[in-house]
Amino acid sequence: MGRQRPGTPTLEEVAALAGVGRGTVSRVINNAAGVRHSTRMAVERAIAELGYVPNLAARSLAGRRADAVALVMTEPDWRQFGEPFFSSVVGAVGDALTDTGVQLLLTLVRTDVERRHFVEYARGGRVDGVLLMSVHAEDPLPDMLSEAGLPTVLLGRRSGDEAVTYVDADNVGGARGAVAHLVRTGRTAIGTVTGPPDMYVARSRLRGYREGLERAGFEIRPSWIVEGDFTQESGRRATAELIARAPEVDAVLAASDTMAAGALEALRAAGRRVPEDVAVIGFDDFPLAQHTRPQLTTVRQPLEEMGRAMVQLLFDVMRDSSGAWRHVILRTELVERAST
Amino acid sequence: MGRQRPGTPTLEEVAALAGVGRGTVSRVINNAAGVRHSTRMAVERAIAELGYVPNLAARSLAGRRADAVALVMTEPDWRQFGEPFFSSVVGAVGDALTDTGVQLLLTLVRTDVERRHFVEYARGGRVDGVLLMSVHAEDPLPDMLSEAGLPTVLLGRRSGDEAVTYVDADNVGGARGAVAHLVRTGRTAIGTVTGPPDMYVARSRLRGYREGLERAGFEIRPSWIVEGDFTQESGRRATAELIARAPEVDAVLAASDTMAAGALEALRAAGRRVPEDVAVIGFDDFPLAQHTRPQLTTVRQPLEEMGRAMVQLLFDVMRDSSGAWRHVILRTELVERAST
DNA sequence: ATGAAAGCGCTAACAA
DNA sequence: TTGTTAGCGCTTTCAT
Repeated sequence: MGRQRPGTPTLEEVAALAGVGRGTVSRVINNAAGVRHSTRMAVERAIAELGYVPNLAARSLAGRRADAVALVMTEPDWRQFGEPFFSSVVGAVGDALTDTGVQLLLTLVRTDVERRHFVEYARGGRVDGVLLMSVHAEDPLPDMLSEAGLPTVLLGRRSGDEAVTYVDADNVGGARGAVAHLVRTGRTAIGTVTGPPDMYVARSRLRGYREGLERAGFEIRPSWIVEGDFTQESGRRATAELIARAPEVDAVLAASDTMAAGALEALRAAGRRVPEDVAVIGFDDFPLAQHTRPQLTTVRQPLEEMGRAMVQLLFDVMRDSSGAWRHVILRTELVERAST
Repeated sequence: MGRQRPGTPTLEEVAALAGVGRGTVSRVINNAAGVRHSTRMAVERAIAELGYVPNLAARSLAGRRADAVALVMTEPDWRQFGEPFFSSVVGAVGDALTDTGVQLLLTLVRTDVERRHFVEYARGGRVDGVLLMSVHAEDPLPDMLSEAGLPTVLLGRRSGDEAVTYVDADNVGGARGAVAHLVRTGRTAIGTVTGPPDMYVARSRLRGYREGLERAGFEIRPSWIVEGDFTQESGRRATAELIARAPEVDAVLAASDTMAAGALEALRAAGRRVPEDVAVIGFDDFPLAQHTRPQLTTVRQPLEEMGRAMVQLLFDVMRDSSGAWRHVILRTELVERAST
């Protein structure tokens, strides 16, 4: 495999050329205080002349830090790379890191082999911490990293009592707010099509739906709740069943914007008009939908802030190392469009 | 910043526990030959007992290798690239790397600051080589890396005499084949809407268009060539101008699938039917379009193979180090659909 | 087949 | 303010 080209100047050669000790050169390249200006200039001249670049392996070994963090994408996620959900988070993480001198590394973890490789890489000290995007409940990676003592931050929790540090959106509040908005605009028969019950995010949104109804003094009718799995097709099917069961429904809260798109299909196929007959609200997990379905009212997640928060938390965890878990729940925002 | 947690067992401790020398442990973890089976077992037991994981910084420092390669995305790409383009290449690169023990690191390079950071990272020896996705002609990154002596492979060349190693698709041949196909299916007045002339890929496709006509014994009419810039809007505008100038045109070769989509709009707006009146062919740089525009005939680039080829070339360059530039041009394939 | 020893290039603690 | 020194944990000869 490729070795680092030889003949690369070392700190020692810089020191020799500048006529100073190695420690001084180290101070200069690390912007440490306590170096006379003239000395610093001399060292910098030598660095420029030699084209010196610090050997990061040596720095890591001596300094016990990598100055890099990994953002891991697991299989289901990374296909979405082109989507704004992804790029918003990645971009925000990149922005938050740009001034810190910490390199952001995105890595793909699709198989068990890759999972093992990555854990070795991380445990081997090549990164100081790990950010995980939308991990699935069964994914052992968070626990592997956690057990290895690596600072780790999840985007989205996997369960209610997640034993790691995470950033999440207030899905309960978002759903509650959506229901409140529907009530406020005169809807009285609000149904919902949900995500898979084994996913916390889906349960949270369903809970928000219930709480929203309760707060409005409405009764919760089991027949107005139909289960889906976050896909468009399931949204279509569930909504079709919902209006077959309960034709009186005049609003549908979908557990994702993808399902909301399916709901629109089902409603139109059934001859209902949106929003005149039935209002529809989704969640913009994947804001790409805003391009293809700009008319969809959604509960918006503040992805940029979530990215920033992840970096902040990661740094806190790295610094603290007491092992305490931190959680940040960010507020969502209702973006109203033509579907309500 | 976060330091590597202390108390991590070292190779030395493994050696002590196993009752062997450090060299032997090193041989075992590197699968080197020349270790008695019983010894190997003893060492492996000690490794398991201690939960030993090699320190990669130390390994890099001593071994002068990183066992990692970077795949760089520059700003204009990573936001706009539809997912299959991206994920095909990334997936193929990941697949090609998975058995090699080389870690794939995706990095974002959006600004000059990030460019500099990344070059320091790479020059610092944290990666053995760099893969660049669709770099723009003005991007100084390839030359920076090249000058630094880092093995580098580009996806898509920036000019005809690209002085780096790259993998590209046969755009000339693809366009030529598309014209041949149109001729074969009875089209006699074939126009084209092109990409920006300062992009090599656009010029290549235009050249293929000309060559295709020449081979078919057709005349090249300048008025049948209208310039665009790869966007859908430019495809619409250029096509509108094309059929205004030359109503007799019965086929349009678009320089990208995005432009082809614009061409479809323009043709329909002008009351032409596709493909009865006018045939349309694009290039699927962004196969996402296959989802939104499944009816579009395209010149398909073999993205998976291109990803694999990039890895192969990178390894060749790393191994060789004579500095010779290698080029691989992959064949394209015409995928016929309802637009021709 | 295996152990011992010499670095790899840097940081950080300690002297001066 | 600056030089010196002792490692950081591993790979890789070189002996044995």
